Amino acid sequence: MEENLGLRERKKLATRMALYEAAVRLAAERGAENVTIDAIAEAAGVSRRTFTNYFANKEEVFYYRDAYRMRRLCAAIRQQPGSDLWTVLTGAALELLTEAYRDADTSWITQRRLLHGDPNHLAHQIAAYTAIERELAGEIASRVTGPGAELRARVFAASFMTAMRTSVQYWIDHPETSLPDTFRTVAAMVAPKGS
Amino acid sequence: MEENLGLRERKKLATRMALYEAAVRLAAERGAENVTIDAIAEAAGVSRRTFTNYFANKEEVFYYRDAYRMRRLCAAIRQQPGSDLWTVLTGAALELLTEAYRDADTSWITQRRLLHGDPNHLAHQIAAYTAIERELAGEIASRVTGPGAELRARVFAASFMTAMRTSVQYWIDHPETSLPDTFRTVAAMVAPKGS
DNA sequence: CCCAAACTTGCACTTCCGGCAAGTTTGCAC
DNA sequence: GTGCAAACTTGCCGGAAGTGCAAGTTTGGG
Repeated sequence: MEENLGLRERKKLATRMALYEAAVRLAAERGAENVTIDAIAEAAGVSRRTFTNYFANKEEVFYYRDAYRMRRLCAAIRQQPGSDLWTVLTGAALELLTEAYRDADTSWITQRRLLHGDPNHLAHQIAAYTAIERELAGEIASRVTGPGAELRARVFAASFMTAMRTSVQYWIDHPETSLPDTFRTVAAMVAPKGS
Repeated sequence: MEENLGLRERKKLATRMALYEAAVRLAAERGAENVTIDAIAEAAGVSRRTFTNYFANKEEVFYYRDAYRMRRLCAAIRQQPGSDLWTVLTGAALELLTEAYRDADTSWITQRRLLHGDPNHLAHQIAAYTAIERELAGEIASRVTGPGAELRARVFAASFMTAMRTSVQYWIDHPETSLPDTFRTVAAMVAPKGS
């Protein structure tokens, strides 16, 4: 992922990744509800206490990759000089979703379906999205001007996240249309007025 | 709230309400994080075990009233014969928000501000909203026809919930504009195309 | 080579949450 | 009203989550 890091940082990355992969693998084997932190830690070769040093709770580990992608999306937006904000956003999102769509073979869909039923996981998934939404809203706010700028920035961020969330969700239930196409359709529908 | 119920049902309602009120009161006194299930149960005069019979977790109790209002909103929609769906939805929401706005004096805002910081509560709040969104999407789906009906129904429900969530959130941070007015503004911005 | 800072780990403690079984209350039919 | 079945409450138990603390271990830099 990143380069130019000291041994210490690389080890941390590796531990995080090991925990993530162990968690996903175990969830695939026995179902997400039957995976304890102890089991994940053991499978990753660290202590339970170390797990909680890396992730605040069991759910968080499952969204490690998503959160990482989202952070990259935020970074991408930050650098895009772009004129029309909605276009910049949806463009960056399309890249991201296309990537996710491409390596969906590995575990992403499986994982999603696994976590699908559990309402507890649902809560944390959405919480993860919402955390990003806030970050995004801040980012957007610095680009929006005029009356009611902050409100409009928030609506913008919320609409955008709604598009992402809804299209992924729908695509998981109806994989006959490709994820990028689904997103394009949804994004066109929810594009907020007054941008 | 409801009428025409047997003693058993009325007692259950009363217990739920007592737990809810105890929870809110305690949270106001010592902060939401310092309230244990035991304390709530004791304050409501039941056993801890009874608490968990009524609410799946500590967070749920705080959203009891919100969930109740949302269920009423769904019911209202179900009965409205209404022509334009977005109008029906926003109309019902306005009624609801106006009511909430009116008796915001009691505890609602206080409560919201209390729970505001805690990310754990955030997750559950959004989970509550999302549960309603699904119910709503089902309700809406039965009214939407034509190509891509289900996707459009979902986008509709999601946009609507986004409007509710965003306006409440914004209003809590910026109470200078009234909640109903804020909602009207946001609803106009996020109204989805292709309805 | 050595030291300080960073990281890991075990331990203790609180809290959450669900199963189970015994006790209590409610609804209902007679 | 009496009695019974179903529903509800409660205490007890155990597994698991999550967090502070104080050792031990590893890393980076002088």
